[in-house]
Amino acid sequence: MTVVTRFAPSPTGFLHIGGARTALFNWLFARRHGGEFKLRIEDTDRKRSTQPAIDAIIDGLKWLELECDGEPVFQFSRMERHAEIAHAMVAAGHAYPCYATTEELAEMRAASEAEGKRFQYDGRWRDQPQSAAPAGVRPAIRLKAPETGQTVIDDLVQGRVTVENAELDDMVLLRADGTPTYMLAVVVDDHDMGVTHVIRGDDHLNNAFRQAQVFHAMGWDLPAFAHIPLIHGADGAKLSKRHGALGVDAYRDMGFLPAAIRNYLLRLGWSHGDMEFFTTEEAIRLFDLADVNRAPSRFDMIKLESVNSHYMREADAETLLPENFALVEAEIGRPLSEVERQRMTDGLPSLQSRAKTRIDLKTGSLIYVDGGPKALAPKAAALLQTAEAQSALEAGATALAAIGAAQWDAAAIEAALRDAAEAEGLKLGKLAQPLRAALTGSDASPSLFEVAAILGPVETLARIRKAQAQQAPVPSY
RNA sequence: GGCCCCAUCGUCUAGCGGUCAGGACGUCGGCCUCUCACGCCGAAAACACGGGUUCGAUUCCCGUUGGGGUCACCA
Repeated sequence: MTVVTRFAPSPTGFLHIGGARTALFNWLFARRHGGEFKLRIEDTDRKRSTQPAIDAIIDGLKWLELECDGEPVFQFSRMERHAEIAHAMVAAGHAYPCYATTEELAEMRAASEAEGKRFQYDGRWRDQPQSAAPAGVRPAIRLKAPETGQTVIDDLVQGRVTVENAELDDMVLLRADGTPTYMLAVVVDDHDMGVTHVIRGDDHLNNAFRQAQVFHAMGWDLPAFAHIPLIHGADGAKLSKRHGALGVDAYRDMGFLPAAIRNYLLRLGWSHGDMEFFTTEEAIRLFDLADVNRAPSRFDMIKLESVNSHYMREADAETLLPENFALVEAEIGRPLSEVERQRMTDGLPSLQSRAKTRIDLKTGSLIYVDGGPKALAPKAAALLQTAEAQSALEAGATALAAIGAAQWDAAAIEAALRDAAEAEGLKLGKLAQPLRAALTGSDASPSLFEVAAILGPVETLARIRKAQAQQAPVPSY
């Protein structure tokens, strides 16, 4: 039997981080077993389902590189099939029409609340003959659930979970308007799609019992269930927007890499010994539901950043550069010249090891734009404001100007600057920091020698002269 | 509140009866060093509590406490 998993979000919002992890686990499990990973859009709630949400889910999965097998199934389009099953269940005596009015239901709810118990339908139409049906009222169809005994789920993550059938009431399968409820639709779709493993958030664990009853009533094979713990916010409460339960598009915009997000999500609630980093191949080979933790875990943005910076360092130029050019161009509001692109390409290794995110990389790349960063960072401005700094700039400029254009490289620049520092009786840092401020507009950057080498003699000298012109020395006392 | 689930450093976790309770992120020192990162070295930091079972419990059982989930003609 081939493994079939599915990711079944309702399109009422973006693809958030928890959903992304659920999708990842489903995808990994399917790939691990050479099976299929399907997407089902649960859009039966017409009021809340939107096309933008559907797009966000599909785009999000695509960005995360979790490709689905086959076309997505839209649950709403299968409404007739769901209704057909509901009626078959009535015919088989596993379900029955219920004519209880909204008012009666409200009374039942009030009554159970008064007793301090949860709401349970009292089954008043369960054994009524057809003749008792009031004229002109369309009934809802309810499951004739077992009243005694227990329903058991052997969950792949949670273990054996048992609930007394007396705890479960006769739930609605088909609404009075003929539309299916989620409980019915899920079961019918999972069965029809051949889903073998239902891997989802454990907020659905309670639903699994009710769904199992429908499977049993229909005589269908029960899929295996794996209810994975939810992701919580830093404060331990259910993850909300406030905590970073943003759409995956937001993480993309913050400059995170899909591989990093996948790796972070994989290690949230799952582990394989002490391993922290997994290639996609390793993740597929090693993923096992038995290693999924049963406790909820907290979302930690700092750790995500750390994982991302690891992937930033590992990434090759091909995955980093094109998008980086686009980000820089958006920042400066014009296309990059070939020279500028070449500088950023040459400077990439040093830049990427300093970047936690693509945004950091973009910001760092600005030193290679003609003229350098627009504004001088406060600390850099301070570095330039002393008379010593001005003489250091002058000494540096003189030393650099003496290097022939043909000999202009990092090694020659380093040698010239070290010599100049020695001649001036300065520690290299005293000479380098003002120069760094002049060249990069910052007190922190990749190697000064490398930056100057990449910038070339003309741009390098121009930036130093500009810094000299702009910074009137402040007298020191 | 009923039902269900969960419980190791601040966080993510390893552990599957006998360990100096390991790793990662973060934090704090230090090294490297033209700055910042990287890298390296080191430090502080956890078995929620109470009963059992056992020669021996972080590990098995029960309870307490705490946390979470769920209780619709929403999904």
